[in-house]
Amino acid sequence: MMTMNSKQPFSMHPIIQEPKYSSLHSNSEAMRRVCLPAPQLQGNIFGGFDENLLARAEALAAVDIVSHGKNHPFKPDVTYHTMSSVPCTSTSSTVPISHPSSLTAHPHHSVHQCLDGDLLDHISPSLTVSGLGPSDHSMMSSQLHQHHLGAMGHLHQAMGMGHPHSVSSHNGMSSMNDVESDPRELEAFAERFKQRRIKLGVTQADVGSALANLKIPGVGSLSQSTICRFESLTLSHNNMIALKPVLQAWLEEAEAAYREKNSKPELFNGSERKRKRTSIAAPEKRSLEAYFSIQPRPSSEKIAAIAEKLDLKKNVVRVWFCNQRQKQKRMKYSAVH
DNA sequence: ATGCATGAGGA
DNA sequence: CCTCATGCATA
Repeated sequence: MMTMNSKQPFSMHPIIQEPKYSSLHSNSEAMRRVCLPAPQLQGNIFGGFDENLLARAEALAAVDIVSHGKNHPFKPDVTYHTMSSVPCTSTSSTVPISHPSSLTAHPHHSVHQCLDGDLLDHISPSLTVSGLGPSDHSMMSSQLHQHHLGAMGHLHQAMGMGHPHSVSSHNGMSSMNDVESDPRELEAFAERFKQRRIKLGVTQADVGSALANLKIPGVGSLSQSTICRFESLTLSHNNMIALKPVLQAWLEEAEAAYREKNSKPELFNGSERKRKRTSIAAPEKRSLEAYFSIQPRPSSEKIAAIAEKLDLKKNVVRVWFCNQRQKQKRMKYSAVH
């Protein structure tokens, strides 16, 4: 044992990601892409444009700061995670940016503070552009088939699952399954779920831990956070679909048990690890947002530069961008309405 | 309810 | 390094 603290949950069905419909059907994947900022210019000619954008981003953030006249107290983070863990303690002091492997990198760099220049320098487009193509370009096509553990996918795992497109001729068992993923239906279910859960007098955390009692292969407990997000639809479409059957199963059992006034109190361990959460100050957050609006996926170098400029750890900045991208993809607002 | 973080899995 | 599903800590 040792790292058993957090169980290893499951994932969801691979089948739910069908490339068939790409826009009409609230295929969130496709939708998101449309929301991404326009692929900016084609390159050199407008190189200055980038510069302006970034400058504006900073200006925006800066203006805010000055106007308030005192929003730059001290180091915002510093409180990084505790000790025991260890992994990313590359910290700071000297040896800041450690360009991973691309030493060829920048021609004229000085990642120190001329971040303005540096940033723009790398922000070159290189996006395929292709004008107004269909919404799903190439940028993230690869992730369409990411997970495939399908632990809880016992519902469908029987099928040979050769490839997504092998269905069409004579499947005979797919239509009856649950692939009823209308965002509408999900929304309704989430709502119902919440109501009934409350009626049962069960908290989100209770539901989470109770899931383990269902003994569904591959399904363990979930956190209050996840249950909450499910109810508020702040999960990705796929995630929602994966969780629905499980929560539905729980709800049914819970109500059945409720009727027979039986209770199944089952708790599980309580961990005691302390993890410190970095708190990014408002001014810094504003800057990050400004950068994000211009370039949601900054290169490692840019991240380093931004990090230094805002006096945040590089990893913090990187994670912030990841989380920001993820938020952008959450169901509630990216799905068609 | 949400912000920042971790880890698995995939290029 | 990224995306994604999740979770701890916290506002």
